[in-house]
Amino acid sequence: MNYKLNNGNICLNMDGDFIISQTLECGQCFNFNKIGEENYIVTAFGRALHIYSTDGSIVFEDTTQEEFEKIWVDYFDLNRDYGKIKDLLSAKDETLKKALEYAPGIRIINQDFFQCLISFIISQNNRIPMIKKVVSNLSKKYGEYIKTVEGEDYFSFPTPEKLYGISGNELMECKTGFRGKYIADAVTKYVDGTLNHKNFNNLTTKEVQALLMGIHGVGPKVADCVMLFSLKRSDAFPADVWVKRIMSYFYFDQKDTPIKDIHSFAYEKFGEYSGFAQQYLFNYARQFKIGTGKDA
DNA sequence: ATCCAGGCCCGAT
DNA sequence: ATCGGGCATGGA
Repeated sequence: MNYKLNNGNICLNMDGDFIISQTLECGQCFNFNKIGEENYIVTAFGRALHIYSTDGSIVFEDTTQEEFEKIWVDYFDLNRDYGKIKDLLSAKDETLKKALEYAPGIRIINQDFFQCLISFIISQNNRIPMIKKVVSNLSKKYGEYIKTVEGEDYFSFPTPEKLYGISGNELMECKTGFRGKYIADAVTKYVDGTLNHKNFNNLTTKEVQALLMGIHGVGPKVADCVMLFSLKRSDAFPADVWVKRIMSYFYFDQKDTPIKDIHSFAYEKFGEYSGFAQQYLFNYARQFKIGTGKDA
C-alpha cells in the first residue's frame, strides 16, 4: 500500500484492487451514502469519511494521516494483498474466476463489532435498501451528529450504552420490524458482558459462532457475517439465499442443496479464504440473479 | 394484489 | 434432528 498527502487529503494508489463502489455496495456494509460516481460518505467509528476516486487514485478527504492510519487502513483492509488472494482463488475454480473478474475491486471491510452485529441482525429477511434505512434511522435517533455534507446530515451509529435499556417495541419506531427485540437482546448481552468479543481471540470460528448464536435472533448466517466482516474470520462462509443458489447452481448440478452440505463443500474447496470467495460469489449471484430462473 | 427479502424462532413431527 | 408457518416492513 502506498499513499501520499496532498493538500490535506490522503491519496492512495491500489492498482485496481480497491474500487469504492464495489467494496461498499457488495452487501457487506450499510453505513454509506452515494453522492456521485465513485464518490461516497462512509460513517464508521464515529467519523464520516468522504472518499472518492479520481485519476486512478483514491482520495480520503477531511481526514488526517493519524486518523487514516488508525482507522481507515484497517477498515478497508489496506495492508492485505488482494492480488495474491485473487490469484489463489482464481486458480482454484472457473466460476470463482468469473466472479472475481466481474468485481475485482471488492475488499472485505473490517467493521466495528457492535455496529456489524446490529446491522446483520437487521439484515435477516430484509432487503439491502431497507437495511440501510433502518441503520440510518437508528443513527439519527440514537447516534451523535457528526457533520453535514452537501445538505445531508451524518450521524454516528449509536453506542451500545446509548441503546441499553431501550425496549424492542421502542426500537421498532426505527422500522426494525420484528427484529427490535433481537437488537434489544444483543445490546443487553453486549453491555452486561455476557458477550465479550475481546475474549474471542483464542477460540475457533465454530466456537465464536456458537457464542454469537447465544443472542436471541442471531443464527448461523448472521453469526458468520459478523465474524467475517468484523472479527477477521476469513474462514467464515455466510450462506444466505444467494450463496445457496449460486453454490447449488454451479457445484451441485443445479440441485437445491442444504446449507450444511454447501458449508462443508466450501470449506474443503476454499479453506481459510472461504469468506473472501463467498463475497465474490454472493455479489456475482446477486448481479446476475443466478439460480432464480431469471438468470441470463 | 400477492410475493419476497444477505433468517430465525418456535412448535410439531 | 428436521420441517414449515409466522414474522414487520416496503418495494416490485
